[in-house]
Amino acid sequence: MHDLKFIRDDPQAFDAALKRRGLAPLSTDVLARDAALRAVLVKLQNLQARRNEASRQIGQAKAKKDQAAASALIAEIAGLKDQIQQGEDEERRLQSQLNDFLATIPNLPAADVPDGADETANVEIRRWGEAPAFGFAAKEHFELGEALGQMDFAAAARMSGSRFVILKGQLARMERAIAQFMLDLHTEEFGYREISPPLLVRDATMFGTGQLPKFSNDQFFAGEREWRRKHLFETAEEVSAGTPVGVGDITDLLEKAEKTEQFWLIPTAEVPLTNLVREQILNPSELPLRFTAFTPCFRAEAGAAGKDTTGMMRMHQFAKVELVSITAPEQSAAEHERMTNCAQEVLKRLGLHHRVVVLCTGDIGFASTKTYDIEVWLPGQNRFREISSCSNCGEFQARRMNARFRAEQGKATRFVHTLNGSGLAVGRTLLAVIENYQQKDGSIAVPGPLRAYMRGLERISI
RNA sequence: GGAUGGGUGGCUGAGUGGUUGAAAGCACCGGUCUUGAAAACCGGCGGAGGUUCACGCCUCCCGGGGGUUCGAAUCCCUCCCCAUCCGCCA
Repeated sequence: MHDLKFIRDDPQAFDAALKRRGLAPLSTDVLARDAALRAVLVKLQNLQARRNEASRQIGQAKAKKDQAAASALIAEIAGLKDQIQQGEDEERRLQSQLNDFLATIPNLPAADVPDGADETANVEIRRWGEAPAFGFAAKEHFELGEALGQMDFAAAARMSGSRFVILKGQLARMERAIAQFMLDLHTEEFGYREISPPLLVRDATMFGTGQLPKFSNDQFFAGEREWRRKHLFETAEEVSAGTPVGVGDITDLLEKAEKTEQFWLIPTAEVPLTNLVREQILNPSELPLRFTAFTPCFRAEAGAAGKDTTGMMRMHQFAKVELVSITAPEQSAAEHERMTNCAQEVLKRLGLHHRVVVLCTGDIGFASTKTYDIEVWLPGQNRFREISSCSNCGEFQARRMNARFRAEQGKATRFVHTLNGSGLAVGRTLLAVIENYQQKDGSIAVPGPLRAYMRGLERISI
């Protein structure tokens, strides 16, 4: 959510930043709505002031038993009532329209983000390690996993459809080991606090981090609503065959069902972790706050038809260890670098060749001011693929969540800055380990750091 | 699923129609006192917005929305949220 004052003060800067994202200028539209709202406000407030004053005088007149004066004032106010009502309606309408409009405008890119239209303009800023050299043709992870009998897409499709996978035996264990390894690293060496959060959240929570209102199609939805609606229709059919009930009764039931509890499935633990500070006023001494969580993530992958259709690159459900930092504004840029290094350290310890890329203005996410992607080398695909994305959201999410801190006692509150990053995507890390540690015979060597989490197992084989 | 009780400023918590934006306490800021600190005492201290060169003035905010009224934190309707008890349950 944007600061209206900023747009008012410097509409050119606002439009210029939007343009870097490839968007048309919006300040004229925003400011026109703002001006219309304020015009109504001034008119309304004058009417309200007069009404309030007259009401006070009525109270005084009645106290003095001056009935004539009171009646005259009441008559005057009667004429204002309609105008005030109209003004209030108009204000509400304009205000909510303005808010809705602002809620769909993405964050502005930081000054040091490279310009560009799409991912081809992203800039590699560092690279670590080397691609492994095999004396044989490298296979892709799903070929290896299926041959081992430990990765089953067919069975997953039978029960859940496409974009699901079932891991079995040692691969299932390795997924768990990877998550454990990451959590221990981030909590014990980097000072992140482990959190076990809800996976189902409310609308307001999803709005806070920016998934709503614009990206509801990318999300999964859970609730009693659909089930209950169906159930009620069936009940209605049964009832209509037998004992009659009033049509209104069914309507009432359906209306009630519409309002039953409903939740969104989190697309990333960024949502609950960042919302830990929603509606809070933090003490500056507790900043920065650093949270990590290992959770499943759920994504509809709408609009990804045809992309990464084979293998476990792009699933409806995947595991991820997430990192979130809450900082004072002055700290966020440095924290962003630190967070990216924390994520990168996982790959270093696992000995996985990778590079860090800064996303261009056309490729950064809705809430982000600046994003680093970490891309891991996949020998089977012979290319780098994203395994982590670390973003500094500035105060964009904090405004939506109303997350503040009091910089100095007795002074006004300020919005915190929020950052999030994958530390890392567990499914893709597993995939990367499989491809990078594959052996000629189709077995998988277990990287050193993971062995402790797998009871010393050194190799995964049939 | 059933039954109650609640949602008031940074926190606790009064307040059932007329200078109540809101008592009191805590916290915080300034001052007095003190060698210093603490204690005590005195004073200050919510947010959002509009308007003004400025001092200031005005409006809105007691979970959200709507309504009654000249006037609502206070009455009515509705929605949301929280807590407790019972039932069910990993």
